[in-house]
Amino acid sequence: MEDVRVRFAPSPTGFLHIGGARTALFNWLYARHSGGTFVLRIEDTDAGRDTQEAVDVIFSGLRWLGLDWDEGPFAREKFGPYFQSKRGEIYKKYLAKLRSSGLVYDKDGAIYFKISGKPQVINDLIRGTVTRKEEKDFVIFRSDGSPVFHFVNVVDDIDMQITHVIRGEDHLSNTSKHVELFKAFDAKIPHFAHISLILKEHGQGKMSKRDTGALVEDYEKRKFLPAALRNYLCLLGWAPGNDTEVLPIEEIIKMFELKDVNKTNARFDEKKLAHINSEYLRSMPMDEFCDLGFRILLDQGIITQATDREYVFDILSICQEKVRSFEELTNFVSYFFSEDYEFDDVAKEKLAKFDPVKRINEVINGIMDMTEYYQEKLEELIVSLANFHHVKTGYYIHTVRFAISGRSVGPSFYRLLSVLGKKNVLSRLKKALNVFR
RNA sequence: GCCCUUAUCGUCUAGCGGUUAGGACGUCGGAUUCUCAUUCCGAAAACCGGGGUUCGAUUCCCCGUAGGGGUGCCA
Repeated sequence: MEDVRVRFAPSPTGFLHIGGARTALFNWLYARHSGGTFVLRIEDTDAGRDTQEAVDVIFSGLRWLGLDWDEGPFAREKFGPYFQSKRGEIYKKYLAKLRSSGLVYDKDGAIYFKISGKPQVINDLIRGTVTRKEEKDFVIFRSDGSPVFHFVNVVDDIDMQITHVIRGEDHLSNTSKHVELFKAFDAKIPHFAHISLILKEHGQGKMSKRDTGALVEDYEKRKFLPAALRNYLCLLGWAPGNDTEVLPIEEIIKMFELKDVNKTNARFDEKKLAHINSEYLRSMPMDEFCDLGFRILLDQGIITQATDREYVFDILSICQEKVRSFEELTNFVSYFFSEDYEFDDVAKEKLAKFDPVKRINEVINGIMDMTEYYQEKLEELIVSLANFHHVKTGYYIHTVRFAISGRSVGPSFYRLLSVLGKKNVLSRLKKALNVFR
């Protein structure tokens, strides 16, 4: 069996689109599944808009998603260079071949390829047999001398010995052009696999750069877990077939087959992504969660290098089971690091019936009398207060939570008190008394 | 317009001639919990329409319809 060689060949437009990321992912999955080679090639033939930053966006997006390439920039360079802008000599050589076969001609300064006029059969691993006939000759070199996508794409696939062309369905119609070129070069035609497109979540058409959430960098900025996004992307057009959805990439690699990829377009569903992301977050080892969380809080300026690391880790460790995304982490823990937290009016209203001033004073006295301050003792205190005054523990819990955090939701109550510390809790409780006056 | 292509709950999907059409997200109930989040039960929710083929079509074929893509000296 031939060695599988696939490639991701993005054009550096300044963005890594979510659809492009999925194309890269499916190439990568297939390469890893088959033990083949994943090549990264940069199609920067449109000199006007290609920049170094635009190329970097592609590299960083792929790296963030964990899609490592075996061949290409920063990797093995067996058939390099991997930037089309640097492959001019190769294209000239291939053009000469077509010239000598009499398959090209010049017109208006551009170079045209002569089509055969015959229908081309495309054997697509996902879509089956597709037949299409080209109607007119097409340009392969512009009048400014630069080569056109269809030409360089095919030349490079031949030159880099690509065996499987896995790309978006938007290229399906173009494929008849490409097959004509492969034949003109008397080259072996690779297997094709055209993946359906990702449609925008709301409205018509495929997702475009302008749509919110269309760019990989958006998810990185919003602190999604790359493994979660990757898992979600796998599920757009492919399914394990056993009713599991959240599963390690190694499992997906084992199961991934091109023939199982769906033919229908998929609509992006951020809610489902959020769900998968939260599952990854919850099942993450706690030290890893704390580590990542620490860095995010640092990034956001919520803490500084001077902040007690152990305190931060204590906070994060009691929040892991509650927080649904790193995006909301900052807001979720901000009051731990500031005495100036806001008091939520709605939450305050609801506490009125608990006689909050009385409850707070009782707890203050109770805590001041404590010789040892830790979770179990705190629980004993609250339970005994509740019993003594014949009210539910909730009277104290809700009131105190609000007093020390300004809100009605947060981590498990006794853990919260314990992490915040005796001194801090007491001063917050005293301050909160004013809120109810 | 022409060409290519697709069609199962709102969304992602399983199904590959005979099923009570399964799962997940979301939604709505209920239970558990100190709040929230989990977790656990439960509910509503789909085979685009019309013709064939067949004993029997969600499944195969044809025609519509709707969606997507292409139709550049963009990629």
